[in-house]
Amino acid sequence: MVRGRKTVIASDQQVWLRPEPGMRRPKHTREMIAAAALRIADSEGIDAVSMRRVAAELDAGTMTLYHYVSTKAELLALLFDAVIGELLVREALPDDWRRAMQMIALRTRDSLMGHPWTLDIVGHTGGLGPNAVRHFEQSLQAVSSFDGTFADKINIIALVDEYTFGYCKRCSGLEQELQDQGAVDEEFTYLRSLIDAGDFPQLEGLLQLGDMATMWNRSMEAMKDPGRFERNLDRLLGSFARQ
Amino acid sequence: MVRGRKTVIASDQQVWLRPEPGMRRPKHTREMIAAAALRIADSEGIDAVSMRRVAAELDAGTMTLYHYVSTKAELLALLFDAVIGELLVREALPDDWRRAMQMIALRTRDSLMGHPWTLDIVGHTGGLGPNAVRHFEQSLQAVSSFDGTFADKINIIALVDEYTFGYCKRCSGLEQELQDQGAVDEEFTYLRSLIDAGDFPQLEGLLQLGDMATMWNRSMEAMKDPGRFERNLDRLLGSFARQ
DNA sequence: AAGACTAATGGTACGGTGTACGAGATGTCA
DNA sequence: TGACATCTCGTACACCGTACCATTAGTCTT
Repeated sequence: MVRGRKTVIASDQQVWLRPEPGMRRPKHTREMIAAAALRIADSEGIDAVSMRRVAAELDAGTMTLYHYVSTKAELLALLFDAVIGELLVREALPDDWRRAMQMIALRTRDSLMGHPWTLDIVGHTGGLGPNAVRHFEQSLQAVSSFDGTFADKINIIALVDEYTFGYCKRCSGLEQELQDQGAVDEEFTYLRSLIDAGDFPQLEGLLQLGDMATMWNRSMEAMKDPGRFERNLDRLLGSFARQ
Repeated sequence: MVRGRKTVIASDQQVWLRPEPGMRRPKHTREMIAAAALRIADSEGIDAVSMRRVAAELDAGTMTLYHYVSTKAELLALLFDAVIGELLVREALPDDWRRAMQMIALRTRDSLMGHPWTLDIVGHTGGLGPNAVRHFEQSLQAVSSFDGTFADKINIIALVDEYTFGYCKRCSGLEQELQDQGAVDEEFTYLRSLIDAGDFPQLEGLLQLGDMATMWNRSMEAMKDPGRFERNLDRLLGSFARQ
């Protein structure tokens, strides 16, 4: 492991800060490793991110990675924090807490949807990375103009994160599924068989208005409506302003 | 694979419906396999659910599973649908759509939190299982009394699912992290070092009011507040009633 | 310039994974 | 009793994370 450092997620902190007697300069850095993993995850999917594959990407031996990272989970933590770094708002936040939270949430959504595999590794990374702390700091700043207790502010921050995360997860799952038209067709015949067997009065009612494909498309259209996230978020935040 | 069935998630459908000439009665069923996997996931975690482990649980050879399930993803789909089966509301739904959706969401939260590993396999299961369709049917019934367009109803259903999912994911992640007090302590010193380095005015401001542990505990308390989910959900649904 | 020291590198190996293949056992029918 | 398709599952392969440890190669001292 990296000398003198705890196993803390600090992709942004330089290794080899102060050379000590007889110390050799490392060929790589944690940032380079995270960047390599990011490249692989984006182009080949998160399952392709293996220690061997990342090492190969860096022209290094597999075991070399273990001098920068104590375990694969730690590498994933670096990777995760790299994405979180992307969702930090660069511009100054508006004073109005609602607009500030909207800005953070939209940026979060865009970043997560840009790297949907992120939603699969969250929770397996253990602890907060520096960028996660920055995100929290930004959120605190955003709600600072909200007139409420500390607990209220924390609640708003958590709520926005939760909804954003849940939205992105469903959205990416949906996109992935709709890729394969064959699977969708199979789903149709399966739904048909379920409905025909009874016990689905609501779905059967929908089918009165059109065939399966129409019903499916209208539902999908409603779910994929690009303005949905922003509108719901606004409703959500509005419910705090009103009280 | 199971005779005559497409690779569809039908854990509830009996294999061996109508014996055909020369057909041998299988020793297991998809339900038994799903139940075995559920037992393992609950007691040993989702990572312990391997084809070998599940087969061993059933006193069967590993490869035997592949006559009931074409791939591990399909087994996970059965497992997932088994959990979704638990979150179906058994009682009659109230006529009031808000109370009906609350009931569904609360039950969903309780079931998901009872099997938190579910949140790790969602999206890797491909397609809707029968219980997912039932959940959708129930949700449709719940919002049937809502006075709005079809798209509005779909939106409410999706929104509740998204928020519930996001909430549970964060909640289970938090619980898992707080298990290890050593990790929390390490987090403290890490946060301290970040804040001391500057660029965290909001966090620094919080520290004016008490030490790191107090600040941490107050935040955690606010996030883990047991009534939070229900209150936020109510706010959310309320924002639709009001318009 | 030479040597010593030590971090950095990475080869090998082990126990795990999902699953392709195909041989064998077994229950059901004619 | 025999035919036969289904069900069972042992073997094998490629991949995974990573423990162990010999080798390499920078850096500082002399």
